[in-house]
Amino acid sequence: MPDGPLIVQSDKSLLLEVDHPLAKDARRAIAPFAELERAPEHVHTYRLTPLGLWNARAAGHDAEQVVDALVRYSRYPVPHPLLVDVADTMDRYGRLQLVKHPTHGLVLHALDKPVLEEVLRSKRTKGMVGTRIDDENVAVHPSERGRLKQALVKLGWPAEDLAGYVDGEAHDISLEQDDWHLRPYQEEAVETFWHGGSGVVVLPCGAGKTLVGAGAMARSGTTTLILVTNTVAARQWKDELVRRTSLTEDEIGEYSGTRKDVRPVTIATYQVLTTRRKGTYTHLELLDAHDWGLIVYDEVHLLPAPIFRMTADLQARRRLGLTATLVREDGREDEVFSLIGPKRYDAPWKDIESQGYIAPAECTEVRLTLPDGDRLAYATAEPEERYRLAASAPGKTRVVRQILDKHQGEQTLVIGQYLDQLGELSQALDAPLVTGETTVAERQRLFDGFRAGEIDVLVVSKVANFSIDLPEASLAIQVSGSFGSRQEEAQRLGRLMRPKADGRSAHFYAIVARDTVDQDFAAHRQRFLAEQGYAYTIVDAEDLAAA
DNA sequence: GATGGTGTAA
DNA sequence: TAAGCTACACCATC
Repeated sequence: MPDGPLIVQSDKSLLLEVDHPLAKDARRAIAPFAELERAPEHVHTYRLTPLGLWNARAAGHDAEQVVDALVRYSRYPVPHPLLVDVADTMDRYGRLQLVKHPTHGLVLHALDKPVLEEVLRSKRTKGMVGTRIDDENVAVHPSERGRLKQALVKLGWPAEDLAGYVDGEAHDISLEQDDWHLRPYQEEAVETFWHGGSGVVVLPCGAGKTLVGAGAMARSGTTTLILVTNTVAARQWKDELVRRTSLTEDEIGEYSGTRKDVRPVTIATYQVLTTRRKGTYTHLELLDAHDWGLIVYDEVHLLPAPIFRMTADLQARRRLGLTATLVREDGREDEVFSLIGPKRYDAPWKDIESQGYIAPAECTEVRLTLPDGDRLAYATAEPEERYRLAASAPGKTRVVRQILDKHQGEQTLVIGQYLDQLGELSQALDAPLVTGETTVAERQRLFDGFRAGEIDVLVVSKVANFSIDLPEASLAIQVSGSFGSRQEEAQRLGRLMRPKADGRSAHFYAIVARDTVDQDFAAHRQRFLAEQGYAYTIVDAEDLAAA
């Protein structure tokens, strides 16, 4: 395509011209395998990585489709070596397989003998394999199944795990779909996961990931261990399961700091599993308390490191990871890939939006030029003071007021990172403030007031990241955010996306101080959403006042 | 056995 | 990069 939107470069970066009429189509075509790296105004940079290509491969895309997408939207002839490289990389996935052998148990099976020779000679696989059966097969000790997969990913030869799973203890679970039904994409996610065996389902906030979990549990019909990040999430899982499935309260246990109930379906926090005394994990017995047939990892992008280690030993059990943003700021995506499994299902946010399940959202970055005094203070500040200084620039208060004026009557969350800043905003706007110090009862009272429409504006700190019990809102103004967390930004936007009765859009504003690190971090935070097709309109604070 | 406060880890 | 929040263990109190 001579005037296509995409420029494919031999260093494996893809440049997408955002304003091109075919940019949306191109984005959709490359999304399954390319990762967005930078997303400034006009040209977005994507990158081809082995992991991205392998995920695509595991999801059933073949090299031909990838090559076709690149060639179709590329403005210039695609460098031939790159196409060859894409095909080669994708072809590396699955040349080794983990399979069940009738006599030798778990076996690493090669579709390509030299590859087997190569990986067996590597130091990384030492001690993980046993008897050499023949030139295509080598026995693997079951306890090394996870670590071997990790090693093989690192060696660039990811194995396809076809060895199956223990059945687990049967336990009847069915969805009670009398006055509701799984949405088509949820059904599809459950089926794709089930046939894939283990892996990750990626769905936007508010798209009903819990029901995908419930669907998988019903499909499995076994005892299930659900791991969650916090107690609020644990309670929500329990409520949802009681409401939507045949499970009763008695069949669902909570295993946390305060309660240690193990039931056929047990919901545990990651933390309780990772707590140690004198260097040894104290609650590992939970993993053997039942013959779990399914393990669900909620918010799998937040999986703490020790859970990876434990999960390496759980490879014989089916594993379902759920997340809205399969990006980790610590770069451990490859461990999610090898230990939980590849990405099995991924519905782009915009697709779910176009089906009406989440509200459309308009994102705006408002750039505020600091007054000379503040600029000087910023310029002379110590490096570690700079972000805080820029992020909590006093001028932001005025901008917040202007945005509120523009959107009168919207239920609004003002979200920020620094308690001092939030305190001042709360005073200036005469709006209640909710932080970690706010008692649970007081939070409840304020959220109820907000939900009832008695309170229009709530100023909230990072509590909003954790207690997901937040009420509906249609406007959010972010005055500061933590450094470059993409996942936080996505979550904050996700808060607003419950569909509105009248089909209105949600509005998300990020106020940043121009020419400071605040602006740089904001750009990084926006990346994931840009990848999902959310374009930030950049507005000058002065123009906002005029508009 | 429940509740509340303190210190620590991630 | 730092600040903020949560969950846990432990202990004290009722």
